[in-house]
Amino acid sequence: MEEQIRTAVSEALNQVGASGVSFAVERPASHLHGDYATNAALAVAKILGKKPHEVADELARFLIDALGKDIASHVTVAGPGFVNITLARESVTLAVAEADAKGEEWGKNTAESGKRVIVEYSNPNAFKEMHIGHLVGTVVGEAVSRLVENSGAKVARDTFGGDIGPNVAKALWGLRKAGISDPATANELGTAYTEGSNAYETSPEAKPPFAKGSGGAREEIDALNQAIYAGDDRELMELWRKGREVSMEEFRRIWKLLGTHFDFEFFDSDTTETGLRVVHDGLAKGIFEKSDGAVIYNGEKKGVHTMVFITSHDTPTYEAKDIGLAFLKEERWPSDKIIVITGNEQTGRFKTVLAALTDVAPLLAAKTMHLATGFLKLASGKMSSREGNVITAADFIKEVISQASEKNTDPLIAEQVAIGAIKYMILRQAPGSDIIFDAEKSLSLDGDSGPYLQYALVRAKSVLAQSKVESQKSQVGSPEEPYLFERIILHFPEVAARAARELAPNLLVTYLTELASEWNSFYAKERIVGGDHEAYKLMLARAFVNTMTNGLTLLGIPTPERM
RNA sequence: GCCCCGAUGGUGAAAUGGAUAUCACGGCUGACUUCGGAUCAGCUGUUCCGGGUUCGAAUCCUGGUCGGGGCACCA
Repeated sequence: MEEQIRTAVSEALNQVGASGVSFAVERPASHLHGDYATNAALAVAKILGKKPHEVADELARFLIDALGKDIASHVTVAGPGFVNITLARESVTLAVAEADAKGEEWGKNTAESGKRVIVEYSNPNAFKEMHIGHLVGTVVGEAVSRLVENSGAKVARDTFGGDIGPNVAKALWGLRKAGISDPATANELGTAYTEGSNAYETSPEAKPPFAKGSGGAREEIDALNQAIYAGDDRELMELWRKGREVSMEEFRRIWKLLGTHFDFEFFDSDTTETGLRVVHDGLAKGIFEKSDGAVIYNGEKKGVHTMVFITSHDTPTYEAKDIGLAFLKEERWPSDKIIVITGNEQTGRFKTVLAALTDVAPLLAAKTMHLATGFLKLASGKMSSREGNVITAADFIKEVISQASEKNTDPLIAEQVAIGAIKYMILRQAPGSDIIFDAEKSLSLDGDSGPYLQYALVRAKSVLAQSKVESQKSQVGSPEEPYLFERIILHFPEVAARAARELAPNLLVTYLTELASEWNSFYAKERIVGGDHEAYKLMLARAFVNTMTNGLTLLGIPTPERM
């Protein structure tokens, strides 16, 4: 529909002698202004040297002819020179009928058809627990992946976790200290990591002037770190391998709970070799520099931070591993676009890596884009973070499920509602800004929330089930004026396409919330089964169910059958 | 010190340079108890401050103020 109007406006612009000017076709701020609006007259008025209103009047006349009475019931000029288009009853009916008929296909578009896109997100580190920060990335990553798929692209999901480096050495040190050779739970690993980390902090500096004999935990851990890179100590490597698998099992459990999965699970250890090689090559070409024995990328000239890529001990930092990862991805799954989703605290670091990658492999860098997510902060309440105590993703989800259980005795539905509540709170706002998860309000499952959308859907489904029992189907035809929510439904494909294009799931969330609200308003005022225009209203209910189901599914929010 | 990001009702957020700045929570008032009340209707505003660009600025530029994050051998 939008496409049709865009074409018509474009032709109208040709008629007034201003072809090829960019303009917008959008949903007006208020539905009272119509179903579509264009600022084309404002955009070209200056070029033509005319007043916006004059141009708008001309455009409006052309549009009325081009679209015809069947599509646009009226075209008006308003405000500073907007051309507003109100769709005809038949046109709205046609669009809603399409929403009904297309089922699962309703809302798909072809903007990225034939493209291959690889999306990286979640990125938890082995030997550590997944915390609520990873939760945000995981939820956003899955939604973005689905949106891009909805635009016709073939998507691969990958996650990149640290399984090597000082943090791992700390965990292994802790395990050995506790005498654990066969770790079985993620909790054991977490405790071991905390032990190791504390021991590292409190132990004396590596080379204190008065150190005699006992090197302390710090030296032991540093030695372990080197040993893992070397990989010669068979017993150590066995413990490392086992620990990593325990971590991954736990991650997979949480990913499944959140409705996501990965086609590729990459590890630091997979990328060190390539990372080292590429950076060394780059050093020879003058892309990287030596400084105090380390290999650095000097970001000054590009206005990014200078960072170390290879330490003076010749071990790669995260930055070098990221370079290696870029090559690894390309080798394993060649793509047209690479999307990397991380917390916004990594934005600066990512800029340096991308700048370096641009010098090393320009084509690879050119198709890479970074999406930053915000922090998830918990508002006051029993789940607020205590001093130095990070909340794990698993505990958080468990707590929300337990609260959802108060209203839902069925554990499966409690889980669907809880996951919906969490995802909604994360996705409702633009990625990048911090998220306040208020334990009190959000979990009350009320108002502006995932469960509100789920509930609207459940009630609509219930109406349809009811209609099968006692439908009279005596009333035919449709009311003269379309209901407001009908006019919202027809914008669904455009919203989904834009959300994918801008990597902004929040646009879809806002849209669905508005749709649910209008549906509830309709539901409260109008009788469907046994009311006027019953057959038409049932068709509307099916169109609503399809739109809400497909919309929630695109966000990765579960759609319960009952609540 | 340098760099990046942000600032919108009491609270949390929306808004491609466009129209009377949208939505929810909380609070207050009311409806209805049905095709599922996890519902609906109504009320509740100096877009941080100053200057600029523009027919038009929450949005762009500029100077402040406040907050968050990042700044080489950690990830």
